[in-house]
Amino acid sequence: MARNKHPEETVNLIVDVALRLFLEKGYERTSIQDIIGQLGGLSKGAIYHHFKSKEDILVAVTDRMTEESNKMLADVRDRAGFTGKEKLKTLFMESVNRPVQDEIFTVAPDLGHNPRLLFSIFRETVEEAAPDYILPIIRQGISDGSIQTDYPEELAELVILAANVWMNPMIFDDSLETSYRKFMVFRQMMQGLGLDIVDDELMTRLQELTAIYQKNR
Amino acid sequence: MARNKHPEETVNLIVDVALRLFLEKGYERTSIQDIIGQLGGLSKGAIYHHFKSKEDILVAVTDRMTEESNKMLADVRDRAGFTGKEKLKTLFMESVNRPVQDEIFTVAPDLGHNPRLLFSIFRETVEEAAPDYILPIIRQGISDGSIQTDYPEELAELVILAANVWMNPMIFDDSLETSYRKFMVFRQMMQGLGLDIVDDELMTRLQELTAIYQKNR
DNA sequence: CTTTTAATACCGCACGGCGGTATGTATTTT
DNA sequence: AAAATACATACCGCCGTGCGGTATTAAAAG
Repeated sequence: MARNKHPEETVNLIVDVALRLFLEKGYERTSIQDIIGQLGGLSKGAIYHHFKSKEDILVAVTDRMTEESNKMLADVRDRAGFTGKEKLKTLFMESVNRPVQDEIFTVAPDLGHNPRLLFSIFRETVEEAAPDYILPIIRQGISDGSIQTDYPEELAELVILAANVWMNPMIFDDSLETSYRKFMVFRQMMQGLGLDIVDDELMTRLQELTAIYQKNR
Repeated sequence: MARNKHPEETVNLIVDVALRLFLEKGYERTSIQDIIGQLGGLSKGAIYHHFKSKEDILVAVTDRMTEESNKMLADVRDRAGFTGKEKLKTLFMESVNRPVQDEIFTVAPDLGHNPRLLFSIFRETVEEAAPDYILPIIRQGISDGSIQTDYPEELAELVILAANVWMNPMIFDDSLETSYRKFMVFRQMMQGLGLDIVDDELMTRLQELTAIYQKNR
């Protein structure tokens, strides 16, 4: 195959294909050959020119999966004229109101059977989402008086882990009923932590979203 | 090697070796050959006679890792003369008071770099520990009036996940300070859920335990 | 505007090792 | 003595990866 004048396109192509395959068959059961097979003529050498290992591709795939969500998080974090608590609430509302999360949802990935990918997302959540997005919001909430806690870092981690992992329909294959119950417990937990940011409107949307996801199964 | 009249011993040996290697090098970087190498003369045939796959060995290893903990959980669960809430409290106290968790702690495993093993423990927690041990206790608490919730299943899951995963020093490489702060947030969360089962005595022991673990790093 | 040079994008094969299987054999159980 | 069990041995196909080579492009030199 001819050489591409814009190598980033090739990189993107590889990530596209890998993302789809990882979600469909799981990371471990997707071979480099499988990826090559959907690359349209590109070879093994091409892959290992752009990525140093299969693991390296996984990192890129995870970044791709979270980049949209992260953009939204950054946007809310940097908005002016909101208290920390309001931002936290907005953030949950937005994360639930995004248009049925692009292509990813069309395959209804089952991370519950994809250890490597799940682990990768877990890491991302703890090492990036929590400190880079949630924590600053909580800190602001502390200084503007809308949030009270002595442990902002740990609070940030716990909250986003509960939301991104425990309540993630891609990870836990919950029924609609179970999802609703989780939301209720989550709401109570948040209130217990002084964060009454889950209201009825959010609960309703949460259910609608779960229903949509369920249909794609 | 001569045939063993008590094959369970062979099975145990394989699990012993695999457990050690999985903790030391991680599941994925431990090859079947590596295991054979420490079996003292046993061969591949032996392994694949007793286990149908490498994955199958992982399951056995995970069971081994959790069996002691599960025994304790079952014991507390089945005790007479305690309210649900008291049992829950006892359970946390016991889990923290066990003698520096046998051999496992001697290698100070880092599950944060062991995706497969972490995933396996995660599954165990959700699919066995929560429904089989925590849930019955919460149910009892509801009927004896010591615990109030409309969502026992979800509460059980959240509580044990927070304790077994988020606060697990094998998974999160937290400093003593950070661990303490997590405990505080956890305590607050539990109180918010109507479960004030974390008292000062528990907090103290929690810290001592973390300190011991830290030393082994 | 050419020519040279160096860097990059990609090809394709070979290699070591991996998880797994098929088959054989000795020992134990029934 | 037959059947089942507990291993050993030999082997297979594939996988991730490294690498020598080549074509294309961009940058530097003339």
